[in-house]
Amino acid sequence: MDHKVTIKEVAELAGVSKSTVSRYLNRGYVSEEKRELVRAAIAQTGFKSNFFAKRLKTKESKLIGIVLPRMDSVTVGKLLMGINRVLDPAGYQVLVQVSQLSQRRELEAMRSLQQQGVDGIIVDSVGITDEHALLARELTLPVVFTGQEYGGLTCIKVDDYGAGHLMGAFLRQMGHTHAVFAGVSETDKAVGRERKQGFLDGFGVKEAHNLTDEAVPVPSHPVTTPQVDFVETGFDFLSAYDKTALMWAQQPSVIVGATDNISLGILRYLHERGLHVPEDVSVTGFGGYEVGAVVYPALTTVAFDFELIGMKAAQAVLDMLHDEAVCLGGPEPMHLIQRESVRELGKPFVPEQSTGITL
Amino acid sequence: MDHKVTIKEVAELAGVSKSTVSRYLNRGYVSEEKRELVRAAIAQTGFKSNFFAKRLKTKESKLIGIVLPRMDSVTVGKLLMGINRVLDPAGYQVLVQVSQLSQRRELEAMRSLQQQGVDGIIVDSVGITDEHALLARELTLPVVFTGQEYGGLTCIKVDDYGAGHLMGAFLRQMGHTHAVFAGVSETDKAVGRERKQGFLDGFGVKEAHNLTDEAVPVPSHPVTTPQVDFVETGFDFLSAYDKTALMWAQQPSVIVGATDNISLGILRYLHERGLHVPEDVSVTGFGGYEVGAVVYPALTTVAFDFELIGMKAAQAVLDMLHDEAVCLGGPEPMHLIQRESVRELGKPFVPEQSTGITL
DNA sequence: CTGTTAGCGCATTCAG
DNA sequence: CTGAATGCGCTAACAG
Repeated sequence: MDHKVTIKEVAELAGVSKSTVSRYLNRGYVSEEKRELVRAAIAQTGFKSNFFAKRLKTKESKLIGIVLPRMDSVTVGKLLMGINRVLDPAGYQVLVQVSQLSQRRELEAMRSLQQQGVDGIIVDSVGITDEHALLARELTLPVVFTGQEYGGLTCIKVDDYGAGHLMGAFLRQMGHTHAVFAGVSETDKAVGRERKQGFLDGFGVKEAHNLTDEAVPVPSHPVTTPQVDFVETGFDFLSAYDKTALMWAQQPSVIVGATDNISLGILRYLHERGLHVPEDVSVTGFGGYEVGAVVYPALTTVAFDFELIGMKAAQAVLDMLHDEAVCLGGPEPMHLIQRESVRELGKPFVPEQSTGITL
Repeated sequence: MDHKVTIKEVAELAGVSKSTVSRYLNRGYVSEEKRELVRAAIAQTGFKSNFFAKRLKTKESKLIGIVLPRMDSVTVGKLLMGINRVLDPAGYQVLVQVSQLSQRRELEAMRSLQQQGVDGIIVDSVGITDEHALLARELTLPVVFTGQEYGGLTCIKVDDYGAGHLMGAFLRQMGHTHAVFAGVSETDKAVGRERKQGFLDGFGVKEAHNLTDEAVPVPSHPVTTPQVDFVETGFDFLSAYDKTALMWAQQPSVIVGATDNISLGILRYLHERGLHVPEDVSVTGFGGYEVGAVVYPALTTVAFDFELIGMKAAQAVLDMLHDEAVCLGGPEPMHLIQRESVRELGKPFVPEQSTGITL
């Protein structure tokens, strides 16, 4: 009955040899008439070529391994979407492994993937170490990193520094001089350091004042030269929420969350305290998550196009596979979305008429 | 120089036969001394068994195909998370295909996956048709569906009817008698029909009044017997937002969004109109997305544990693979989260003190 | 316990 | 253009 039809049976049924069928399956060299016979036999038997036998011969798996820090995140989803978008038309499948935000597991996943016979690997890393670099070379496979950067490796990621800079410059232009940057640990090079440093530079400030939970003298007079205070939080909105009191105590004119999630936690805290955004204080984020458009006030943010990043990363592996030069550059996957959470200083505040949803 | 070491070379280096090495790799039957020799040889050569050759022999791919409607969704992410959580320890890998919410592509994906040699398939379907059922049988592979249900197939999904019922009964208990149900198209059996029907039954109402954009007579006197009006929206918050005027025109005491996203769109609209939730009207959702906890008011919702669903679905394929009975049942992946967006009627309204974030 | 012997299903020389 | 022959790297009987 469903006895797994092979190329041999198709050949017999068509009255040709196995090789002819094989040729039919790949690029031609089959006469018109035989071609027709084979097609009929295949249609009749419902033959599907055996994936593993084929791979065993050709040494090509048409499989690309992907290492992801987690799955329940929209940004990761968009990334995967983009990856699929270029891999699928190219006839490649995706083998997914989750590192659970662990650098060690990233390494394990890469090894495991290689053993599964993938043709290339894309790693959305939480932090690239020397070990990563070593392994990437050891694997003798195209490996593309994203999320983080590391010298000498192929890395496709958003421009965290540029994003920070963009936001910093924008806020200065809006008349802000005193910001609190709610960032994450510096162990995260991309978000914790580059994004923050970009912001500082864009805001025109040499360095940030680190704030801890200990009592910090609140400035008794308005800040004149640009100033940025730094408060460290986690990536989740709960930890941001918990630190907002500290941020607010500095009386900044704007609070800059290093991610939209952080900003959402901050917004929630301020709302609970009866503080109004952006009248009492402005708030901005990074990421461009869709929910930023429906909360009130809608969040002003630097949006990243992770789908584009995914596409670029996938294209990069493909290029490496075909020994072509990887082309970095191309359209910038990042732009500022001005919504309602930032007030322009130095003008009387006019409450904007909410104008619907700005995605 | 990475000349792809095979089992044969390991054998030669260890001074044993290929089969001994093979046995070493699989279930034992190797003497202590030879075992040691083989291990040394493997360590020295850095041998990795060839995935495809192995699969070609054993007819087991240790691969499970997953068909997902989309990737950039947290619920889908959680599902995958759960799937991975049981598949990984069992030594299975995941091959992902995206259907882009198209039923036709779901079928294609299933076929493609089978051809890739997967051992089983999990389909997160947007709508199971007769064709799905046929194909599932044709494949002669364990196939588990989720997201939707269909008689005669193995389906693991949340109890949409039960969730609706839970919410309906809860709202009645809170004194509500006039609800607007903001649901999706009935072509979605699970969310569009079951969830809605559950709600109607829980609310104690025979059927809903369908509302269209045409002028609808607004009730001139308070509703006494329980009543539910129905407004159809899409799954995105923008379409929900656009329909909220219509909903509000009915003067319900509560608006029930069929998903949290829908509710978020509604919340935004109401806020823009200066309407207060839950003073002026209550709002609820379904899903339990994390953002529901940070918006204000925080959203009362029926939360689904999609990770658990994923785990159950994966366990089901595994069970089918081992010819064991699939156990449905187990812990209920669903519960009501009471937050701030529902007012108890018949009591004077006391604005709740916001008590932080309730995840 | 171990080596020998056969393929798994396919792509690819190589003669014809 | 086509068929016969040869492995890809590994596992699974089968006799030792």
